[in-house]
Amino acid sequence: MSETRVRIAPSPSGNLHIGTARTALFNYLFAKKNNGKFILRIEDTDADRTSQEYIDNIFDSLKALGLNWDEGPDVGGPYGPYTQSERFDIYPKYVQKLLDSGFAYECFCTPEELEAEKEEATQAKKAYVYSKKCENLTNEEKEKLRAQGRKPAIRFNIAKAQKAFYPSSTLEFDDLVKGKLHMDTDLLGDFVIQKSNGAPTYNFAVVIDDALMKITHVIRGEDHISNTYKQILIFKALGFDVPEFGHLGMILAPDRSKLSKRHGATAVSDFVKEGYLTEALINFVALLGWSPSDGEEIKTVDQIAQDFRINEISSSNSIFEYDKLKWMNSHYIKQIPMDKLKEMLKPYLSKYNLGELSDAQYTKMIEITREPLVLLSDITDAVEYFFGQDVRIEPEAQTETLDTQIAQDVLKDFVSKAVDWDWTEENLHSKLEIFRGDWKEKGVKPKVTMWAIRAAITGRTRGADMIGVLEILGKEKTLYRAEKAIKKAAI
RNA sequence: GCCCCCAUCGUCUAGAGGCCUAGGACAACACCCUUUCACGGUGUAGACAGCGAUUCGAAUUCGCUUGGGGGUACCA
Repeated sequence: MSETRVRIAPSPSGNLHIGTARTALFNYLFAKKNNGKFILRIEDTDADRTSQEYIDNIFDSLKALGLNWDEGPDVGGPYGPYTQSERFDIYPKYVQKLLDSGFAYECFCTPEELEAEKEEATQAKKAYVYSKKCENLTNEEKEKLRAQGRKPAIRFNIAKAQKAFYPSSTLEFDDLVKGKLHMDTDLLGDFVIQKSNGAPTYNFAVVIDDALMKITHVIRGEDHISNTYKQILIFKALGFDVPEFGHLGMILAPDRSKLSKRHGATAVSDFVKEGYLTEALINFVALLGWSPSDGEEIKTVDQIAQDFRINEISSSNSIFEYDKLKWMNSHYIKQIPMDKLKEMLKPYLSKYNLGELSDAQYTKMIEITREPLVLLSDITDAVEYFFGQDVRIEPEAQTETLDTQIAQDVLKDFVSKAVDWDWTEENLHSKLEIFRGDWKEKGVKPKVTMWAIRAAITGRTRGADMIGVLEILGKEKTLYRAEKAIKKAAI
């Protein structure tokens, strides 16, 4: 059996989309599972929409997700080049072959003429299919058109290819994920394989590249199903082996429309910027359409590869629900070792003067604030009150807590007692316990006692472990903030 | 319009004729734990789109309807 070879072929007209990442993942998994090769090809035939920035983004994102390719533009390989724009000189040869064998013909129709044909079809409520009026142009007619300065596009002759290889006009293939798929190729229309400017169209270039790169399995989104029929016919007409195809359901936004920027991040790099971990992203996206046989959803790519069977992928679309991604992200954040997390969080702390804290204090701060993090970026807000002499008091903390008589009584008592406390974790722990106990005897719940202190010191009624907070802030700053809260109270 | 694909809790899914009074995960809700929030733990609620057919028996097979998605380019 020949080696399994799959590919991901993104078009660099934007940053790597999360949907493309999922397609890449399934290709990668398929390759891993079958001991094959995973190939990266950049499809940049449309020069206008392409940019180096996007190409770099695609490389970086794929790498960050752990989807390393065996052959590609940067690492090379036996069937390069792996960038389509560098392959332009190899396509004309195959176009000529098709022309010679009669599977393709020159088309001199102008955009206006084609537009008119389409208009007519729309009026008649019929499906538009190219009229084939250039199919049987004589040499004289062609010369005449050429003399007028018209440059022909090359069209593929669907009917001819269909007849040559299949008994009826129905083309059927066995899809790796969807099973039998079929289509009446009469409805396809003779499509352009080479533009009048000489550039190959997508459907043509893909076939040549996949054939020459010896791709054995084409796994891609189901938006390509109708292209598949066209491509199979080209493979056949050129005498190439037809690869196997597998079409994945699409990823939809929560409102069932296409996942776009207005729904939030869509590019892998955007997710990363927002504080998502690539481990969470790839794990989450794997669960869209695929499910583990042991029910354990948290898995690395390698673990998934062991368990992966392409025919078990769901053939329906799935909705990208951020909730579960977030849960998964928080799960992965919890697993990060302290030393590593301390560094990972720093980019999100640039607005603060980290110099205010010793390394021990910084470590302590992360230790007590990391638990509720869903996104790495959540640290920015979570840690605000550790910096500066004064603290921003949330309006609700002021009105609901600090402006109550109980809170003021508690705070006054706290200030008077804390002045004499020894400011160590152990001591603070026991002193506060006694403090809460005293107030409990006066009928004040421990929760309320702590709220008063927390609100004064952190400006909030929720947050990290209070003893840790006091320890990091130090006695001086703590008392300063507490006294200030007493003065500021509106009662 | 025409063609194609899809259809189990709100979401991701398990389920390949009897194991299903349909299982899990996220989200929701309740309770417990607790110095707050959170984490964690324990529970509760929640689905086979509809209609026909096949069968002793259907979430599982077939047909129709409905709904959703995709395609219909000298874009990829």
